[in-house]
Amino acid sequence: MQLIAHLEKKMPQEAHSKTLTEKIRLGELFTVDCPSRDVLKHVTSLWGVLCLISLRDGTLRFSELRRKASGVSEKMLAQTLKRLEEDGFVRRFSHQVVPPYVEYSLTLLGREVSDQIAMLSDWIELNLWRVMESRREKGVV
Amino acid sequence: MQLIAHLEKKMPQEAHSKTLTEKIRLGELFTVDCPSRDVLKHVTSLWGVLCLISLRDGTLRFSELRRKASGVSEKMLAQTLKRLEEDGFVRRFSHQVVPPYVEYSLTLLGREVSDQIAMLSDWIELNLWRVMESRREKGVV
DNA sequence: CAGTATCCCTTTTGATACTG
DNA sequence: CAGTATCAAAAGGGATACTG
Repeated sequence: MQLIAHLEKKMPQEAHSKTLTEKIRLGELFTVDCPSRDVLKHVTSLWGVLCLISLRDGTLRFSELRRKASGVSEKMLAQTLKRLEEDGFVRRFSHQVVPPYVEYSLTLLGREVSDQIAMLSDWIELNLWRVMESRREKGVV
Repeated sequence: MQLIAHLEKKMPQEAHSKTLTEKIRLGELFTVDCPSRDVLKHVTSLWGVLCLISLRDGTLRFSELRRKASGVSEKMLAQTLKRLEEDGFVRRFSHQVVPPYVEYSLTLLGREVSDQIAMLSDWIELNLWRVMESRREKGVV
């Protein structure tokens, strides 16, 4: 489970009572430093999910994505797309014209994660009533 | 896509220039208010993933979970477990003894969602090298 | 159009101390 | 042991203005 290893990055290290190596020695941390967690964050973040799913239907321009992922700010959309592009999930193609014309589409890798994301979100939507039922039982608003 | 609708909750409403209804009228927001997004957040959050996956092997006590999900603070673990319990993913059983003895396990619903989470995280770990390769190409640290 | 830069507020998270 | 309460730090996210 490499994923767990990335916790290392999430741990405040200076202010901690035990040192990092001590924690590793104690078996409290896995030793492989691994960015799985970042990838998970990128693809399961609010706008990450929306971008990946919106792009499943085909290529979209920046402004088209903005409209599809209703409510996203330019800043967040740009940031999200940059991350997804760095991770190799999204392909960015800029036609070198004025005014700018930039297209975004899923790569093969992006298509694959978006399959996973779609499966998870589909499961959630399909089973949401069971969750809501549980919440009602427990008196959660 | 009900999931998208929940963006409504994510939008700061007081400080916004447009009112919420205006945004809806403009088609900038979907109208169905739906908590799918919360569920997604709960199950894909840092400690959410770790709890769900740790509990796949069987019942665990609070302190055992703390050790398994290395680095989690008591506060975060308690909060995560409470959410997962409310959502019906986790079952909490408190033996009424002193000192306290509380066990956590997955419900059927929790087992199902943890299958999805495991598939996603497995995909990520398996394909992480492809992501890293993409990052190296683009000069990302 | 497709962004970037800045400022500022909100939410999340962690460390610490305390309780039944 | 299994939490809760409190405070402080950090991250997330939006509005606005600006650029090529």
